[in-house]
Amino acid sequence: MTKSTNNVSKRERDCLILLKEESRGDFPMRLHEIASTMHIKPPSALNIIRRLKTKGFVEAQDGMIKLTDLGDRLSKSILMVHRTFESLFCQSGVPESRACREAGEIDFLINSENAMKVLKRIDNPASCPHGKPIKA
Amino acid sequence: MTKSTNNVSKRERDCLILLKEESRGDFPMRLHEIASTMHIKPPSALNIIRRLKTKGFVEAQDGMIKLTDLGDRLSKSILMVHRTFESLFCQSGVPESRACREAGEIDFLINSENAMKVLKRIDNPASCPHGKPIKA
DNA sequence: TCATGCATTAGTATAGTACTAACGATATTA
DNA sequence: TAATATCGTTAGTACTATACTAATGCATGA
Repeated sequence: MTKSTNNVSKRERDCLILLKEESRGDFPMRLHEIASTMHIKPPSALNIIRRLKTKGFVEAQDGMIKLTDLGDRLSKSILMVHRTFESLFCQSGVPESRACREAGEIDFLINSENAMKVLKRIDNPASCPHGKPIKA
Repeated sequence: MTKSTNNVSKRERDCLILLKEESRGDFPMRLHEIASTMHIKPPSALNIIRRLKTKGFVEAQDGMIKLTDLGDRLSKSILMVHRTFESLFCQSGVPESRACREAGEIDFLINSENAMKVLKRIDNPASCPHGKPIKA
């Protein structure tokens, strides 16, 4: 499939971002929750989790699935790229929801240093169209 | 692998672009040429060609491999997106060769209408950093 | 005619994605 | 307490994309 420097596939990316955005400190996500949010069955989700564990981005204890420090850093980086390109698309006149979808297709493929340069080029917005901060 | 609206994978994209850029009217490419340019063995290249044929982007006669009209249109569209993002990266300060590589990772994933909007946003350059026209 | 080169087929392998069926453990609840 | 439900997990299947080697078949030029 398609990989980046960070070596994550599209669905691994989806899962990482889900864990980053949906986990609330004391309430790490559980497998069934991940599966249903990703619209796949638990064994499929487990397969993705397994790969993310192997790569060191995720750890699981007692059914609680959470990001490692490495996974947290990668998620932040992907989100920064995502919000940068989402902002670019929105500034260009692409409707917000399409901009988000489009950004999600490429955010895990683009080098974060290059994205930072693009961010500057598009006038350094502080937050994405949803209002989330671009630079963590 | 990763697919777009146009349903081509990364290597299918590479092959399409190669055919678009290297074919010279009377000299369509041959399998061995495609394979060696893509740094793969002929059977691997043939496999990609087979998929592109199935999808209607490529046709072969007497060992001559060329784009169909549909394939030509798709290649043009991908190149437009490529050059748009390449220009964006260059304008942002990313070195040309990196800009090209980065653009190549995403050009087949991005909707061309959205890319046209981005092109306008980045001041409508007529040509990419290599001097090739962006709008065919 | 024979060797070379090229296209093609067959078979293997790996990664990613997703499914069903089945099993084991735990927890709820009737 | 016993039955049921829920959840995680394993095993097995399948399909796409990617790339390989080995072998076969065809055509052309020496």
